[in-house]
Amino acid sequence: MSSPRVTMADVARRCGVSPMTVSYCYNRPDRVAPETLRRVREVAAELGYHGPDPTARSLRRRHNGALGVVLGEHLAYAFEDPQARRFLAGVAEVCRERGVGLNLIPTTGAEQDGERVRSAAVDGYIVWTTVDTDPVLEVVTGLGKPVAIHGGPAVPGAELVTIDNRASARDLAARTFAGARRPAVLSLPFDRDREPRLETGPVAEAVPFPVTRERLLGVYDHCREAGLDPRGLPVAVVARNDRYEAEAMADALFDVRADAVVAMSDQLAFAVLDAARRRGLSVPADIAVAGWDDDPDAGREGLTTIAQSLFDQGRACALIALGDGAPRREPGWAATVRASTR
Amino acid sequence: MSSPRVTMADVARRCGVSPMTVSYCYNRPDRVAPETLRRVREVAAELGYHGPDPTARSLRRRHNGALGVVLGEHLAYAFEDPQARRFLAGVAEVCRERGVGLNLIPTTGAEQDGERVRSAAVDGYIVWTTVDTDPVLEVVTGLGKPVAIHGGPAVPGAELVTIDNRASARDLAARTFAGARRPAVLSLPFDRDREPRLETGPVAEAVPFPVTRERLLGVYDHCREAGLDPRGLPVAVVARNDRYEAEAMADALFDVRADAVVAMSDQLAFAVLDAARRRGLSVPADIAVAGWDDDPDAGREGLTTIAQSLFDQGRACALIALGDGAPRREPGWAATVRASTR
DNA sequence: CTGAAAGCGCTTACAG
DNA sequence: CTGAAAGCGCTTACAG
Repeated sequence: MSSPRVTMADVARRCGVSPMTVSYCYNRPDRVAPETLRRVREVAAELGYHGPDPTARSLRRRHNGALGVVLGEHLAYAFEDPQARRFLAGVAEVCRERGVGLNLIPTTGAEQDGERVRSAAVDGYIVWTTVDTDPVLEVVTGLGKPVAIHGGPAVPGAELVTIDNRASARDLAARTFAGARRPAVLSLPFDRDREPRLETGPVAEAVPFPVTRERLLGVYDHCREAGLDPRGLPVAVVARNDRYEAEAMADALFDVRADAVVAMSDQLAFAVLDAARRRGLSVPADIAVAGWDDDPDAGREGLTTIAQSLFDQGRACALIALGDGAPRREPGWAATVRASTR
Repeated sequence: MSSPRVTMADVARRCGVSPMTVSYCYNRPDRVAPETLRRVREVAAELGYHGPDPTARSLRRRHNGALGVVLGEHLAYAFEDPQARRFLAGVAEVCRERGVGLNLIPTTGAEQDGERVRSAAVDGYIVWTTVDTDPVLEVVTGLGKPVAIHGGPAVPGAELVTIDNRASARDLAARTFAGARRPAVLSLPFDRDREPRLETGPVAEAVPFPVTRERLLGVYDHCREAGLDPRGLPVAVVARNDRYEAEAMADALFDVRADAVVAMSDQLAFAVLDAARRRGLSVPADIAVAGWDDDPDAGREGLTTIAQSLFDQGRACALIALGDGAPRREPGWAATVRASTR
């Protein structure tokens, strides 16, 4: 299977030309005499030379033609999450357009995360889903390569791509809590521990996942404006953004008699709808619910939700990580109002 | 953001040691005097040196510490498909264990596919979902690097990882078609065109996607044994392995009065169940149906299915692509019989 | 249209 | 415990 490596020099020697002429045959075929080109290609095929070694080329050219996506979770999780998939699809589209590779770098808070990030042969990084204190952030921003961070946190040396989660949460809470007596939140994980639990008015500022934190802050903003004390707000926290896994925490909210739930994603909102269905409750009369992302299923389920394009945000992150210096503006969001809120 | 690059030589000079001593500090810290190690680290931090350049290291060591996954479809599709996700999760697990990177290389039959595969800085390849005639197969097997192909085709220079799709299809058809008067197949795509259509007894040997072909052959095997003429068998072909997109083709089978459907994946089987539900038909009395993969939802839906572990197959492919020479045996499958067949 | 030369940044087996 | 030297395979601006 692995034959002795054939190099450009071998081809050159056999052709009686210099290595650089062979190099030109691959990189600037237009600058080479047609006959030379033909001979070189012929000899290359004969010798089993498959073109310039990508690593040597990268070293010489000082760029890798690849982009690294740092995933703040197990790869399997990233693939399970519908929004992560949309985001990654957007990244991949840009990679295709620009002919660059896509390197996945899952991290889990382990010791070697930094080393794995550092030693990836990439020209720029995208960071998806991380916590404020992630040591990987310092590593990735210290490499002298462009970095895009999705969702947060904002750190020096990286460009942030995110909607205004706080403002969208405030908007959504206003719609969802209208006419409710017992509002509640079904929250994405607070931190990497991913411990499912039911809290009451947790301190939002202390939540390490930026997206979760901002959305919680936005909900609290609304509460204060509406004269509700956030300190009494039931907040159920799930371990994962998964419709079925979230059922237990949705149940927990029904157990405390919630009649309006801001869920931090459509998946979590679906879990609330599922739980309501099982209990024979009607939506939104008995329970109002809303989510984020306007998932394809949200239409089918009649779910009110904050629409945003994770795909476009993936594209934006990829362009940043590729060093595209175009001026950018904050991604937009809009409430899509359906039948799940009053 | 991008400071002038600091090299190992810079650190060495500033420390008054040779570059190789600095190299040893990163690669064999145990062989360096503690005081030297401390100084080198101090100076490195001071200068903003972040450790050996990965590309230069790869060139010198002659391996990349990364593995390429060639996807025979758009990246977004790969992420949408539950089985692709399981497979990739298995690949990723091995990558984590071995500390190697994971390179995604989507291909779509375009001209530049070969070049993109060839120029990936990886030590081995995994090929997921391709057709017999894919030119990428020749490229990837000619590189002198280990190659694992999932599903098929079997080609020289690559190791094949797949269940015996034909045998499993024969088994499943026997279970599903028992007692039926109008058996039918809901098929995965035949080729990259991914044209949805309804055929009657198509020539199985001519189907370019190996998995589809083998499963169709297996169904035909059963038909012949049961005295059914495969040439009369309705075979609806979907464009994508997607539950909702497949509804139209599921409907097409109901329109030709099918009362037993071998669906080539659980997703497609779910589409049949959905269609039956919409028509108020009962399963399996009015329509028997079965699929492949034993998706987590298959239990919920009471679906008879061929169970196989795509996760383990992902692991196996990764080990092959990493050059692990352990002897391998064909992955196993087993029919999980539930209420959807008679 | 083609070549001589320098160098991308590192690692390794060996000697001391 | 540390260093001199060779070399991984290629590309580039320049000269001819």
